[in-house]
Amino acid sequence: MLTIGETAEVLGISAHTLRYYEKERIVLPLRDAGGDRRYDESHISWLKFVIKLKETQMPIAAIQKYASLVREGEHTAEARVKLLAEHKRSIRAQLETLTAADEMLERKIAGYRTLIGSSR
Amino acid sequence: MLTIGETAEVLGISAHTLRYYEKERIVLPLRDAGGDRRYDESHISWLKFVIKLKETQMPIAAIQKYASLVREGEHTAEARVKLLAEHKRSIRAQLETLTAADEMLERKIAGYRTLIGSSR
DNA sequence: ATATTGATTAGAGTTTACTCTAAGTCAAGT
DNA sequence: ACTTGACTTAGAGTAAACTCTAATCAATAT
Repeated sequence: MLTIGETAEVLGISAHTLRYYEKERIVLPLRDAGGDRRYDESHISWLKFVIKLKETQMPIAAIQKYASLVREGEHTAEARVKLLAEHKRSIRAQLETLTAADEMLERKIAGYRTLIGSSR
Repeated sequence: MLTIGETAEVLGISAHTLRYYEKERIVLPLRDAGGDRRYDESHISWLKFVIKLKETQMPIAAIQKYASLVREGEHTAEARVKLLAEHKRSIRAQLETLTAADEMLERKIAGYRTLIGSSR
């Protein structure tokens, strides 16, 4: 059971952000006797998942939606898959955009290098 | 020579955004006799390039930096390559993140589908 | 005993990248 | 002559996602 500081450390995000995620109902940690937040293994792995979604440009609003489906229980499985499948399509689109840009930069950089090389 | 509206149309961005890019010195269009902005082929292809950088998460500040190097002339070629090469590394990192997330979602969705399938 | 450390809260402030508003000019069409 | 539509400006407003502040409290360290 980790404190907010330890959790922030482990995940590489700030305690501020963790409180913000709680305010947005993305993660609901436990509380200890003193009223301090406590994050267990399930919170940590959930947050790691959230961070993966974030890293792949899922907006907070969509993560909130997914989190609320998870809280609602088993019967939302279908809706969850729909949401994740749609995000997966967005990831595929991003992959294509990035691959195209990578190739474009490859060519552009090669062109510049020829230019620089020939001027020395 | 396109007007701001035509340019916006062609590029799929708003005229507002084009004025914003000008304010930020990312693109400096010509002006016609009436004082209206005019974009020629070189502006259009530059903006297409800028949009590619944007789509791959290059911040406006970095695009500004690159644009200023381009305006400074030939002798900044080395600095430009450095900037582009660094962005290329960022694209590679994004590709890895996205690929990992794609696989993770593939597994997660497969798991959910088994769950839903077995409950019907 | 006091000082530091790390936590708490509500709410304000920041950054990025637009996005829009208001007030106005100008050319073309009816 | 009038309306329409596209353009002009400076500057205000917005949305997303944090990020920080101030005041406070509780447990440890010296």
